[in-house]
This record gives sequence, C-alpha cells and structure tokens, in this order.
Amino acid sequence: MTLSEEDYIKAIYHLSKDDKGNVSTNAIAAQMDSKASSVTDMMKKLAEKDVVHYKKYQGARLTDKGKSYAAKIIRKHRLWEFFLVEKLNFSWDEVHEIAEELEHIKSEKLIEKLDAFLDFPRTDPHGDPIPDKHGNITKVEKILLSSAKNNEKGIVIGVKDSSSDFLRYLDKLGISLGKEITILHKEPFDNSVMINLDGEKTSISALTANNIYLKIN
Amino acid sequence: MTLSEEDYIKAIYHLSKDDKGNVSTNAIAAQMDSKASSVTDMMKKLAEKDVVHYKKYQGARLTDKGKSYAAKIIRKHRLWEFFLVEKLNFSWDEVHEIAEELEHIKSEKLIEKLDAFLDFPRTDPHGDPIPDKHGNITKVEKILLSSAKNNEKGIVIGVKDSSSDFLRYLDKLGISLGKEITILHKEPFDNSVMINLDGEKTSISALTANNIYLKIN
DNA sequence: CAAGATTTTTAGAAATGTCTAAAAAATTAT
DNA sequence: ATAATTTTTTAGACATTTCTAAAAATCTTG
Ligand SMILES: [Mn+2]
Ligand SMILES: [Mn+2]
Ligand SMILES: [Mn+2]
Ligand SMILES: [Mn+2]
Repeated sequence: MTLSEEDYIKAIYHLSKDDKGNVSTNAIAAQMDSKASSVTDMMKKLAEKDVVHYKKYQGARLTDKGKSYAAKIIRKHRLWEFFLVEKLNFSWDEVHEIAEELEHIKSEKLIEKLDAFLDFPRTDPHGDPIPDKHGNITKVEKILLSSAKNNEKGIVIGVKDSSSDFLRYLDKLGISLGKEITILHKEPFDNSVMINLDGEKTSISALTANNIYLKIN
Repeated sequence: MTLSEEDYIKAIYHLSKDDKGNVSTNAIAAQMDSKASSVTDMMKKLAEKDVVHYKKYQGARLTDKGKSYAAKIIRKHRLWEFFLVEKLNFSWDEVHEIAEELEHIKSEKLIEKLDAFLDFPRTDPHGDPIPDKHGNITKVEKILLSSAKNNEKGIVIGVKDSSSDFLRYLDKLGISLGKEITILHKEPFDNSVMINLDGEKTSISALTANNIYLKIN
C-alpha cells in the first residue's frame, strides 16, 4: 500500500467513526484536502484492492480488510505520538504532524518492539486508544464536557479536536489529561460552562467545552 | 527534497567517499539499482536544484549544498540505527533497511531531540561516525584487518561491508565492535589471516579480513 | 414533478519517477 | 587513426497521483 493509499484509508476510517453509513466523495476530499475527482480515482483503486466497498455515486466504506489496515496505521500513529511525548519530550501539540510521517514506516517488527519499549501504552498523548496488534480497540466510556450536568465531577481523558491551536489553548487554560473538573454552572445565554479546575473557578466557552472528553465518577 | 532525490544524493555521497573526482552515471545507477537513463534524468533535476555539479558525459559530484544535505540524511540514518539497536534491541544486521525509511522523516527538531535522548552517540552500530548537526564528521584512524601486520593488536571499530549476511557471519565468528584481535600469521597462499580472538586461534578469509576495520594500539 | 442546485464522475492534462530502445559521444584497442 | 566497445544521453512510453473543466447523476425545493 502506498503512502497516499494509506492516508485515504485512514481518512475514511476517521469519517466512519461516528455514523456507520457510507462516506461521501466530498467528505473524503475535504478530509484529505484534495479534490472530489481525485477521490473518485482513488476509490476505484482501493475498491480494486478490496479495502473499500465503493459504488458510483454512493460513497465508500471500509471492508473488513480495510478496517484492519486502518487500525494498524492508527496503532503506529499513536504509538509514535506516545514515543515522541514520553521519550523525546515533545509537547502534545507538536507530535501529530511527525507521526503523520512515521505511521507509514513499514516494519511490523519495529512497531512491536516500539510497543514493548514504551511498556505497552493504552492511549496516546491525546487520550485516544491505541489499537492492539490485532487491530482491536478498547472503547472507553466518556462524555463531552458540554454535555455534563451541573455538579458532575470528571477526569479529562481526551480531546475531540487535537489541532495544535486547541491543544496550546488548553495548555494556557491549565487543562491537561488527568485533570479533575467539576461543572459548577452552565450559562444558557452562550452555553459557556463555569468549572472548578485546581480549586479555581474558570469559564469555558461552548466551543471549548464541546471538544473536551470527561470520564465521570 | 523528495525521498527519491535524497536517495540519489546519498548514493553520490557514498560513491565519492574514497576518490574525490566525479561519479559516473553508471556507478550511480549500479548503487541505486536503477538504470543509467534514470540517473541522467535525476542528475539534471539535482543540478537544477544546485545539489550536484553535472556536465553531460562527465558524471556528477555534490556541491557544498549537496554535501551538507547528504550529511544530514546520513546523520538521521545513523542516529535511527543507534536507536533501533540500543533502545529497541534490534541486532546490528536488522537495522539498515528500517533506517533507510526513517532517514527521510522531515522534522529537524525530531532529530535533535532523538540525538539528546540517545545521549549524543558518536558512532552507529556498525562503527560509522554520526555527523553532528552541522554536518561535520569526525574521522577516526582505522585500518583494514587485511592490511594489519603480524603481531599487531587492534580493536574492531567498524565494518566496510554492512550487509546482513556479512554481519550475521561476524556474529557467528564471535566478532563484534570493541573486540580485541591480534594478528598471528598471514597466509600467503590464500591471503587468509590467523588471528587471536578471545584467547582462541581463528582463521579469517581474505574477503572477511578485507571488510573489518581495526584501530591499532 | 420539474426546475435548480449540488454532488459526483469523466475526460484530458500535468508532474514525478521510472523504464527500454536507439542514437550519440567517449574510450579503448588494433 | 580507424574501428570496436563502452558509456551516456535522448526519445518515447508507462504508472502514479493529482488537478481543472465539463458532463452526468442525484438531491432539493417550489
Ligand atoms: Mn500520513
Ligand atoms: Mn493523537
Ligand atoms: Mn532511503
Ligand atoms: Mn550503519
């Protein structure tokens, strides 16, 4: 599989995460920052290789083979991100881009040895689960901060948006994985959320609250 | 610079190591396992980018820019090899192929952090020097085992051939970097060399002796 | 349901990197 | 110094990946 094919497979995987149906040509083009016509070409090729189901005008979805392949790329991506943060002291907003390249390195043995060296981490620096070597992903119960109720208390276990900009903003707010947050009040006017973080009252915008995952209890 | 361009730059660098002159089109093709016509095409492109001096029918050599670029790729290659052996417990015959991919990962910051994580190693697992971040390479005095004289004693500090086959053969002989070898006798008939290794007499073929570097004294 | 709008595909082209076969230049040998 | 040989370049082709523009299909809406 070429680098380009792998990136398309990953894009379809991420677009399929939420809803089960087919992913539209335009949605893939947007995700890949390419054009619909390029997607059509690629879908024909990936269908030929049996990694996607594709019918004209009906979008695409991954086959079992495609899903397994996607999980392997994501496993590599997240293990490398973990390595960059834990061993090389990168911050969580710097690693995505580099992992985007490292995820395409081909050796199976490399990734198993890396996994062992890192002591078999379960989640990446953004709280996302690392698939095991068979492609199985452990789902963790989590809710968006924006949907937590008053007086609920939770631990930050992930982010929905893992762009550099958002992650650096969280750094500035003092929010990182593992922090305890208590919901004090939800403001109906602008859907902002007043929280208790490290014993201090802080107001979080609706957009921010909608991109932080909490584990409740 | 593309992956392909980087591999050509590296090939010219390695071919230029010994003699200073221009490298022939055919020599590059042989090194790259490609065809002379492909090399001609690529040399035109690399000359356009000012990394090689190239004149029709006269071969190519790296410009200063090209040399500096080559040193950077080789730095990455050798740091990754060191990482694979020292941190991930690969054996020295397994790492070249993987480093061949890793050397193309683009982040400058990554390689500086990797260097620090590895505690600034000076040589790779095959005894080859790791260029510093400015591309400077420290030359180490060394001779081929085949050119050592009777009764000379030396430390194995490198190999000329670092193919898997040769390295695995050295493993079998019990020869690794750091081992002390004493030359007992050179057999004129087949140029084989009788050595003392770990207190035992061993005979080394001319070919083998011609691919092991020693530091004398 | 019939425009009208949107999405998707096709057609055609460009850039990259590679190859084979043939031509041209350089080198070696007679 | 010619001829034979080897090296190198050119010409033309193919596979990938991508794009723009235009056509076709599907969806939306009055
Ligand atoms: Mn990628
Ligand atoms: Mn991540
Ligand atoms: Mn390479
Ligand atoms: Mn090496």
